[in-house]
Amino acid sequence: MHDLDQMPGHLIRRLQQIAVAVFHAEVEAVGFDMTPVQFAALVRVSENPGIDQITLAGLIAYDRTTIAGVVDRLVQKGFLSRAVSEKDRRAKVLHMTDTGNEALTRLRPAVDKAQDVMLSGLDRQEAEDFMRLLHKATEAVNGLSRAPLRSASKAAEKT
Amino acid sequence: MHDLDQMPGHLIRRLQQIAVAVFHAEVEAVGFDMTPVQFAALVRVSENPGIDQITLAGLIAYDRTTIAGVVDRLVQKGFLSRAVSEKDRRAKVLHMTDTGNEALTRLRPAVDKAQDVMLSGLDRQEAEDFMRLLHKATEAVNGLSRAPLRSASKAAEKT
DNA sequence: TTAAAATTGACAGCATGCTGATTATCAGTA
DNA sequence: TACTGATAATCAGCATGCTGTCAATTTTAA
Repeated sequence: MHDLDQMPGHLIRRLQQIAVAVFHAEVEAVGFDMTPVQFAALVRVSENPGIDQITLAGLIAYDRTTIAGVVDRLVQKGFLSRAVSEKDRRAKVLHMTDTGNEALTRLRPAVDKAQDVMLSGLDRQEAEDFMRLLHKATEAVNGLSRAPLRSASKAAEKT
Repeated sequence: MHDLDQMPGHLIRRLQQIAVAVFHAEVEAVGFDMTPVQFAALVRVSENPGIDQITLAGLIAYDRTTIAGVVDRLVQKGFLSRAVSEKDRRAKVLHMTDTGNEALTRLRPAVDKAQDVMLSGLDRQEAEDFMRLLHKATEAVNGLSRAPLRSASKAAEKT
């Protein structure tokens, strides 16, 4: 199996590359400048107000050294607020701002559309199969990266 | 569809992240320090001796501003040689070195193994289906990124 | 209670990928 | 031939992601 085009890793990289481009295009069309990673972080914070950075990273499988920069940019855009936790002075807790909630509302349709575009080459049944296999493949090897996906378990809700 | 875990873009990013980690692990196990992108470039140069950087970029869907750095590192490792083309003084043509060919031979088994690990959560039939859908989905949206895949057409064979 | 271990966050440094600009060269045409 | 446009490569700058290290703080254990 020495044909590059038949290697899963090569095809996955390519699809990810296209997915990011599609995301940017759709999001820009509604007047925002946001990356897929920033969007995912925003969604998770809105679902878990008061979450700390490490727990957030686990929820989306980001490396802990990556999450800081992502949050930085969201704070700078005025979408998130960041404050030292009262319960653990090492931790910083995150909350949505009004601007952030507004942005999320306006972004969702664009992001949904981007998902459709990514899979536009597949019919309904194929897309469903593909998603199922993606899920299954990903779960089986979740622990193999430095930043595994972690369940929310103790996702916060306080300042 | 507002569940992040059901969004193709999110799952694709995750699988790509894992795929890279698996690749690194397998390649390191045989004593090399090489990225998936560097490996793909090496394979394509070995298949197309004397290729220029732009054509190489098209064969693997890299952005033209990314390929330079990738080639730089392969040249520095002694795996590739780079020289100004005699036919077009703008272009730089690439050739494998003996070291590069040796490395490729030793890397292939590790890379093959990495592909298996990536899809270890799927059985034979599922893996086959997944690859078919990956191919189909990718081809349909190939043109949507700045760096689309381009066929070899005029891949070179001279200095 | 004090020492060791774990945790949170940050930093430097490297490697993709992208946007946008610039330089050098080549090709086609007026 | 001289001008125009296209092309190959590079560069600056930004945003993921990673490795590895460090400081501050909390938790656990001796």
